[in-house]
Amino acid sequence: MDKIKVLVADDHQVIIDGLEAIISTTDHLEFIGGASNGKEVITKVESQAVDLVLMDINMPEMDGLECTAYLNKHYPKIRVIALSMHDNPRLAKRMIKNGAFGFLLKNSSKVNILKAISEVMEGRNFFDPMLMSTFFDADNKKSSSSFSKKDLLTKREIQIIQLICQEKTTTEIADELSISTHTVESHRGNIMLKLELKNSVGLVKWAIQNEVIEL
Amino acid sequence: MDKIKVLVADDHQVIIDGLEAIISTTDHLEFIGGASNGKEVITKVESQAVDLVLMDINMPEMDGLECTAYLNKHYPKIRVIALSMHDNPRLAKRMIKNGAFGFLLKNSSKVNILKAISEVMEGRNFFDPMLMSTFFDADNKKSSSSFSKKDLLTKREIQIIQLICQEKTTTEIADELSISTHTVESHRGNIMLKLELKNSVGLVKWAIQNEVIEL
DNA sequence: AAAAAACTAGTGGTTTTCCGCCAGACGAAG
DNA sequence: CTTCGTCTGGCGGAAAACCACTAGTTTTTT
Repeated sequence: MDKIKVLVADDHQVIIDGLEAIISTTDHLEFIGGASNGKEVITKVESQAVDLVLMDINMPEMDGLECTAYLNKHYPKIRVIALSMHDNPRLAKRMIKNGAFGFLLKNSSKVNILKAISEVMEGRNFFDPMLMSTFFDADNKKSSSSFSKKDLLTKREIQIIQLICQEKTTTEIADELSISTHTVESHRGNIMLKLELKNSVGLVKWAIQNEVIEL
Repeated sequence: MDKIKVLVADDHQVIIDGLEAIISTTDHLEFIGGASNGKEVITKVESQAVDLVLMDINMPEMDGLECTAYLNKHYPKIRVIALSMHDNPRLAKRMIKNGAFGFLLKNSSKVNILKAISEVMEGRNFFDPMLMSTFFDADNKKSSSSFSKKDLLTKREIQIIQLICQEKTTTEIADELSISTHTVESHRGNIMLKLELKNSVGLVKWAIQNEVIEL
């Protein structure tokens, strides 16, 4: 079995150096270069064989999201592991969606990094354990601790929100619930008031964030 | 360091037996009994010291969710790892919310189970790798289908969408971009046409799904 | 250089949302 | 029994969104 050819993309040279140290000192891995943004990554994979890219998300020129999507489309054999400073689950999801196979935090341990590489090269996913914790914690705090504005709403109001989020107009909603359009507007008004929202755009975003509707 | 006292709760004796085998043959672990439902778990923890419960979610009498919540309240020192047949993220979330520190699938490997126990006993979370995969996979397939309507849009249109999604009105957007409100409306119209949307509510949802905006 | 696409701006009109205010009916909780 | 919250219904008006159609300018592509 050949060595796994690894490319590191990050706009901070320190990170590249650090990962190079880890990769170079591991038998079955080969460090084949660094890139400071997405465009460079693409230039490099065009000129030489690459098996795996450790990809930072925040980069100038072309960011990790865009670059991963590009690689996934044009070089589907190249595996990507996302690197990030922040344990942001949403960002992780987006990277995965764009074709990344794993997600590592930058302060992750050497063993974790090597584990991630081997898992991903065998076609499995790998996610930083730290990420998984925050993944669950994330919506814990909203729902369990402190209070949510969701509690201020009545069942009927929640129902109205759901219908609004189905792109229905006041008339359609009134029809569906067999109530007057005035009533629906009245509810809508109270909702806006309680949630301190400006318009229905804000309402949709709130509804998604508070899991009143699913995307 | 004392052995970790483990209680297994599951309404299938086979599972209990299997886990007993794993626990008993591991040095630092001690199997102290099985329970076939939540009530039994509570009876057992009242009569003897328990460090950790491997808790099935689906049980008669009192299920894993309820029991975990109870333990978390009355015996906060007892760590709980949820056991489940199904890799259902929603269920996992609820268990975590109720106080479980980890989540294992029943077909998980011995190493995973032992890893989970040690991680959890050291105060960290542990989630079955399989679960994490399905967690992310969930909304994967939709977007991977090659072409997206996003390609139909121009940069300016994307920009307008982002501003709309920031709950800005046409006037505000026109102001910010130093163009006429008519132009903004014109763009908005084209967007609606291209994306076949009914109103801005649909636009926000589309924007989130297609990652034009972040929540 | 010509063609195509994108951005710009306008007119004119309809529909929908948003806002404030009011008020009766009903059930649950004090 | 009275109060509170919820659901209901209504009025009038302002603001914003939506729709269709036209058309000049700029940028990009061919």
